[in-house]
Amino acid sequence: MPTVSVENYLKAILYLHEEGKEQVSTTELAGRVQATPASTSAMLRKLGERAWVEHRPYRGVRLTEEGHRIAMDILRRHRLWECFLVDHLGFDWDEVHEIAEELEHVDSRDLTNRLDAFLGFPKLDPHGDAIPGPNGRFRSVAARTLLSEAPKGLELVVVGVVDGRDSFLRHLGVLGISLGTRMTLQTRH
Amino acid sequence: MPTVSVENYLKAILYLHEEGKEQVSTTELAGRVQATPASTSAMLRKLGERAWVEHRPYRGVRLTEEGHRIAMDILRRHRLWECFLVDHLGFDWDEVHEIAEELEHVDSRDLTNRLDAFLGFPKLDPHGDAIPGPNGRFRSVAARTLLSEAPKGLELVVVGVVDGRDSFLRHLGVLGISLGTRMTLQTRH
DNA sequence: TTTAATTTTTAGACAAGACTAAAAATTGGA
DNA sequence: TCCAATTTTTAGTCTTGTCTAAAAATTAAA
Repeated sequence: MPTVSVENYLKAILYLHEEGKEQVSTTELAGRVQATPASTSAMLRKLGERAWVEHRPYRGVRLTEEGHRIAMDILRRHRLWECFLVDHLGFDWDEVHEIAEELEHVDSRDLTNRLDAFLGFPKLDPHGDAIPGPNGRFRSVAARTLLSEAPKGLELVVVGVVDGRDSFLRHLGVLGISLGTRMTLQTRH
Repeated sequence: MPTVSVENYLKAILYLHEEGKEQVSTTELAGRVQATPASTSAMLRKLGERAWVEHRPYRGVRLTEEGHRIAMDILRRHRLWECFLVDHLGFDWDEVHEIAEELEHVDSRDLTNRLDAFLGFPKLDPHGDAIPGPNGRFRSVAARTLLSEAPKGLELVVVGVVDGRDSFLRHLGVLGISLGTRMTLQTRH
């Protein structure tokens, strides 16, 4: 059973991965969990011993498969609770983060799944971020959207372009994007 | 802000008070919180320093007004969550205690009050125990019930008797019970 | 009322998780 | 390449809450 503190570190590493960082530096992680690099370094050693992260000293850290599974479950709980707080308790979407930070640590598989069902198996939380399913992976949404309006976190499949000019298609070609390409939106600039 | 551990001690002392113990012994409290008497003794010193309990070494402990207020709030959160789990997530009433033990420590006045409203300001939890209101006192129920069927914890007022024989009335007299007597049901034998 | 049993507290250790200060490793610029 | 700046880790300490073992206080019994 991971402690609350351990869960917070795993979650923070997941967030950084999702922002595109393959390897997470000690200092950056420390910033996210509001701890000193020294404390973070000690924690990373422990997380490595439990095989939740792969930590090469001075090189950076990344989640193992098991660590990723745990972190996705925390994210799932966090976002489900946010849905509950907004949809049923009438909170505004910008008020719920802190409370969900606490609720997410209540550890009961049964509770999480029942809450999911109660909410109608939502795909997105009130901020528009994707909610992981019980298998630890994001659920696909079968809707068709512009990339500029797509939710972060979900796997997307390119099914067409709006701007069909040659110069734009060549640009996409350079980026390695064509029909059928799968991608996930990490951040919006 | 009390820690989770502190909250558990305060709640345990409250339960023991409600079972009729004015003064709670270290050993009995230790049994409730699943700790050794030594650990409990150390905790009581701390709770005393923060003025949440009145502890006379070797004599026993009782909640101060402030400690009682905090403990009632934990009880309120616990029982409201139990209502939610049973009424909305479909748990059975005998499955919810452990999960509520975790949820009760999520500390947000706003959350608690909104949950209360969402549930329709319930007076009793799924076990039939009274739920404290936002003021830290039990809500009165205006219903008329037999003492043998009354919920535990609520303040009751004697408004009549079923068995009107002299011998029974004399028996009540000996117990100091008459019309208008206020009482609270602690335990049922 | 004096001793024996019980209860409670103290003493000393430990684990988790945080901190500061200092040492070690890495990186970048000249 | 070599030195300076940056990053990371190590060393040592602190707090919270727990434990066991032992000492002290209380209660009960003879």
